[in-house]
Formats: sequence, C-alpha cells, structure tokens
Amino acid sequence: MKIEEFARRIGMPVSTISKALNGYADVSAETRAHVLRAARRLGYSPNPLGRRLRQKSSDAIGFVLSPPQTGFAHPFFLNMLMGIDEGLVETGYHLIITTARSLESEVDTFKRLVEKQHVDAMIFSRTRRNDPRIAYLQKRRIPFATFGRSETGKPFPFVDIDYAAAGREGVRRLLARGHRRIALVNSPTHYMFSCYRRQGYEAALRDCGIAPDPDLYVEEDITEDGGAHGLQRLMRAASPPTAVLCGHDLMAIGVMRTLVAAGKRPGQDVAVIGSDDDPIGRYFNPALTTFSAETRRAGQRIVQLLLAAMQGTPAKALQEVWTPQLIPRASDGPA
Amino acid sequence: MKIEEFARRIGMPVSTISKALNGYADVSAETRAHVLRAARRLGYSPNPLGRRLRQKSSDAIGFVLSPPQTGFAHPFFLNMLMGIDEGLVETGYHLIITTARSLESEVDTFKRLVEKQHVDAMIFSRTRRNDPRIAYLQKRRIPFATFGRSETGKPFPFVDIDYAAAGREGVRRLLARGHRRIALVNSPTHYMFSCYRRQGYEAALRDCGIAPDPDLYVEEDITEDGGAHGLQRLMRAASPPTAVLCGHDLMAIGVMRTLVAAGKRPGQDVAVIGSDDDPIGRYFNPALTTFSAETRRAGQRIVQLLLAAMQGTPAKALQEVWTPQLIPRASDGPA
DNA sequence: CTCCGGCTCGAAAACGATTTCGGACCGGTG
DNA sequence: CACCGGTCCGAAATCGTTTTCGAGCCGGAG
Repeated sequence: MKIEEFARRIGMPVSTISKALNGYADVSAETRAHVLRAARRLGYSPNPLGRRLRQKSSDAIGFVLSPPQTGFAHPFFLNMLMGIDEGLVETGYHLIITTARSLESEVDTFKRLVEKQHVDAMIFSRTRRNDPRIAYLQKRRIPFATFGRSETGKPFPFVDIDYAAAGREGVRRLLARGHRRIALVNSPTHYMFSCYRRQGYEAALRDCGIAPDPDLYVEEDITEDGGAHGLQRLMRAASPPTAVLCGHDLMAIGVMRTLVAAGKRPGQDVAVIGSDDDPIGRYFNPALTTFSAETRRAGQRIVQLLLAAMQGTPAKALQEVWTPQLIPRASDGPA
Repeated sequence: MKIEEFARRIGMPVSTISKALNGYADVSAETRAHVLRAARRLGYSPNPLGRRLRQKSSDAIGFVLSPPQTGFAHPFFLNMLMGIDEGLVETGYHLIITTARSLESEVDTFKRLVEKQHVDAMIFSRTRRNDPRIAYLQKRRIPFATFGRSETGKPFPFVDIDYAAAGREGVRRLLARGHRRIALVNSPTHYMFSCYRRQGYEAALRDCGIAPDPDLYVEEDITEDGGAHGLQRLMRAASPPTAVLCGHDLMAIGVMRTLVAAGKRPGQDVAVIGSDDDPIGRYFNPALTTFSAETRRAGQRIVQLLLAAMQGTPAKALQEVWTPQLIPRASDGPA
C-alpha cells in the first residue's frame, strides 16, 4: 500500500501522515497517535526505498572485516560482529559487511561501500597509527567509530582496550615470578595496539631498572605461524628468554609449538602469556594465561557511540579505553 | 552528477545512456562502448538509491546467523560468512547480516529483513526438517539458498554435507578398531543434519549385525556443555560405551571433559570422534579426530547457486551434497 | 473585533534513476 | 519507389516517499 492509498483510506492528507510518522512538531500528539494506530491496523509502513531516495540515506552502517591473511582471529571478529548486530537491533539500521582483500585495498573497499552502495556510517577495527581509512572518511565527512585509537586526523569515537596496561601487567607478573629475560613477540607496530603494548612492556621493565633488550623484541603476523617464527628468531640470541609475552593467543600457541619442538616445556621451562582470550587458549595444554578482550561488548558499545556521534555528540565525549583483566592459567608457570 | 547532466555533457539522450548502461539490445555495441568510456572518464555512475526505487530491488542479499545460545560454532559461521562475501564480490550485491535472537523469533527476523529492509534474497544455514523459514520464503517467492537440506516445501538450491556418510564412516572406523558399544551424542534432530547423522550411524551398526541400543543415543545442544551433559547421561547406562561419536567438535570436547573428570583417558580408555573440524580440535589433548566441513567453500558455492537460481536455473540442478573427509588424529585411539 | 499561534489541509516539487512510446533516420532489399 | 530492421532521439510516466508552501480554521488573548 502506498502512502496515498493509506491517506485516502483514513481520510487524511499525505503530508500530515508523513509528518506524523517522522516526528514533526506541527502535528498534535492526538493526530500522531491516530495515524500510528491506523498504520498498524491497516498494516501500512512506508516503503524504505522511496524514503531512502528522498532522504539520501540508506539506513545502513558498514562493517569491514580485516583481511584474513593478516592474521584473522576468528572469535575476535565474530564476537565483535555479534555485538554490533546486537547494538543495532531496534535502531532501524541494518548492517552491511564486507571483507577487505588485502591491507592495500582496504581503502578501496571503503570507497566501494561508501560511494556505490551507500552506507550512512562505518565501523572498523585494527586501527593503525597512520590510518588512510580514517583520513578518507573524515575527508568525506562520513561518520564512523572504531575499535582502537589512532594518531590520524581529528578526534573520533572509539572503544579501545588499554594494551599498554596489558603489556605492563604482563611484565610485572613475570618479573614477580623471578624472570629477568622477558621477551615480547609483538604484533606489527603499524597497528596502534601493538605500539601501546610495546610501550607498556618497556615501561614496566625500566621501572624495575631493566633496560629493554632489542634481542628480546620481535614483530610478527598475528597468526600461529607468526608466533612460531618469532620464537625461532628469539632463540638465536646469545641468551634466550625465560619468559615470552605475546601479541595474541594465536601467536602464543605458535610460540609454545616452537618451544615444544625445541624440547622445552611451556609453563615450566619457559613462561608464556598471550592476549585477547581466544577460546583456544582454554583448551591448550598447558592452558594459556592471557588478557581479556570483551569484543562482543565492545561491538555493542561502539554502535552506541557511533549513533550518538551521528546525533551530534562531540567525539571527544565518545572515547573509551577499557582495562583488560589478566586471566591466569597455567602457561606462565605453576600457581 | 545526475544522469541528465551526464547526458547533456556527452550530448546524448538520457534514454540511450540508461539503456547502454543496462544492457538493452536496441543500442549498438559502438554507442554502448562510447557511453561506458564517457562514464568512466567523467566519473558518472548511476545513483543506486534512484535505481533501486525504480527497479524495486535492493541489490542486497541477507544472511542470518543462528542464535548463539543454540550452540554457536564460531569458526563455522565466520568461515561461511567469509565464503559468502567472497562469492558476492564483483556481483554488485552486498551482504546484509543479522542474527536471530532465538529459534522462535527466527521467522520474524526474516520478515524484518525481507519486508522492511528489502533484501532481494536470503541465505541461511542449519535447516530443519520442518523449517518455517523455508515455508515463509517460498510463500513470498523470495529467492534463497541454504546450507543444508530440508523436507519442507518445493525444491530449492542448497549445498549440504553428507552427514549420513560421516555417521557411517565414523561407526565403521570405530568398529574396525574393535569397539562394539558405540554411542552417538547427537545434535538435536530438528536439524536435518542430525537426522542424517543418526541414519548413517544406525545403518552402519546394522550392517554389522548390531542393533542400535537406545541407551547409547542421546541428543544435546551443540555446545561443550551439551556434550558434557550427554556423556553424563550415557555413563548412567548399565554398560557404558567404549566409543563415542559426537555431533560437533565442541560437543566432543565436552564429552572428553566429562571423561577426564570420571577418571577415563579419552583416546585410550574411550574413543571419541567429533565433527566439522573446528580449529580447537587440533589443539586439544588428545587431538580430536573429526570430519571436515568446508564451510568457507560452501559459502562461496551457495552464492553461486543462489545467483543462478535468480537467473532462472531450475532449483533441481542447484543442489549439491559434499562428502566429508575423516581427519584422523589421536582421540579415537592410537594409530 | 483583530491578531496570533497551533494545527490541518492539498497541491506540487523534489529525490535520481528506468522504461515506454512515438517518431525519425538510414542503408539495404524486394 | 515502398518497405523494413536496426538505431537513435526526446518527452513523459513511473517508482514511493518527504518536504515545502500557501491557505484556511479555530479558540483565546489583547
């Protein structure tokens, strides 16, 4: 049913109906209620395609999954996806997702979504220190919110996890257990969160009067193989580490694999700590000590921040940094 | 730029341009090429909102994730999602996803997407024997394709995994290893794939002259707790199983957990086989023997089938059943 | 009585495409 | 010459809203 027919049926002008439905001020509460009731009764609801054309909006927000080959932590993204979807329910927006093929084509993916398919706003994660996606969106004045901070451009809404704190706490815990040669198998530092982790790691060492040893620091892909390769590099050092902090649980598993292959027992001979609480860590033997990352709740929250920003709340007030919790298990030594 | 301005600029009528862009027959190859070149040169591309209104299509297909609490196998869905997205690239369609809150509200989720948000077609998984989603979509004549068969309605395109074969092969393998009391901790049989698994399981037993024992068959949620609870029920039997086939790797892990808690060693005292090759299985100790499930490739294929169906290919020709491969590891006994 | 604010009405102009339709041109065929 | 198929042209209708605008009504305040 078109709005004209509906108007005829309830004997009201089209304009009043449209205004009632769209919350205009110059229609009395009474008429509005009447229209809403009639609409429900007759099953009228405005055709979204028509309204979208008129309003130049698409009622959709886009979410871009990072390219798989750059280290794709399954539960991480799926939980975030679910959180976003949950945050979106009852808002009238729907969720369009797509995956970037590669790091290079990431901005193109954004352009495709923004320019051709018409989403009203974007959400993404894995922000980088210098992030072309942010530059692009701000230039085009497309609203967005992210998981993670960046040094690019003007303030924007985000939720982030305090990875500096994670790095610091990880080091402190290992120091308290008597370790002195603590390595960091980090994720690549073009990601902001890797930078913060490194900062926290080095700061905590210095606090105890230990100078960070370049031989104990490597960067690798956020994958199991990345972790495995990272530890291989570390073991070439003159004096190898007795404890390893990792950029992600998957990397930690790779580290432990290499450890085992070299005849060492993770959790006994060498302490290992991961990050982001991938479910795999619980099942691994020894169970992986790690840091929490509530990506599902983060997804929900990011949606709220984004919507607030689209309604005019200044971005400065829409930035949250959450403190991760250590989840002690067995891989960093006997309790 | 609107089409009118573009038309003026290249000195051609609007109608010819539109026809050229939409592949009509009554425009020569020459003019079409000319229009396309000019469009690229001047950066014109038709506003999707306008064309969608006119064509009453939304250039989008919807994918519904099953509700988490019904047993949400993370990598399973994320891989499928990635496959779908990969299948969709270059087709001009985009992907709208949403999650159903509960089994009951599943059809409502579909209605919301189909009636309000306007997707042109749907993809979903976890088909059930009697599936209201299928009934609804066929009644409304909305194209769709699924992961999994169903007994509902008329033929439709799908990719499915031959879970009957998995059940059969699992039993055969366990029989070959000398087991006689083989249990099945199955997923709920309102899912089609659970039915097929059960059929294969029972058929293989009968082939060897063993009557399926009702005490060795339970159904549980597709979660770790479901598996754990299933084995608890089985252990109450007078003569408990020496081997357990499971509906999913997560369930198998629950089974093994209960086994360990009862002082039995999975893989030595009791053989366990899972299903669907969840990455967790690789890391578990003992590593989980399971069956492959190429959900990523399935997602890609389902998109192809769906698009073919939308272009008129009869559904009968768009149905594929893939045979799963056994992935032998340690949990079903020493090699 | 006049004026004004709050509300309603109806018509009409966007929004940006696709599609139809009648007319015209042009080269070739009968 | 008449006719035809293949192209191209232009104008106009259509998709279903939202939004604007001028006009009108009514009750209460001044």
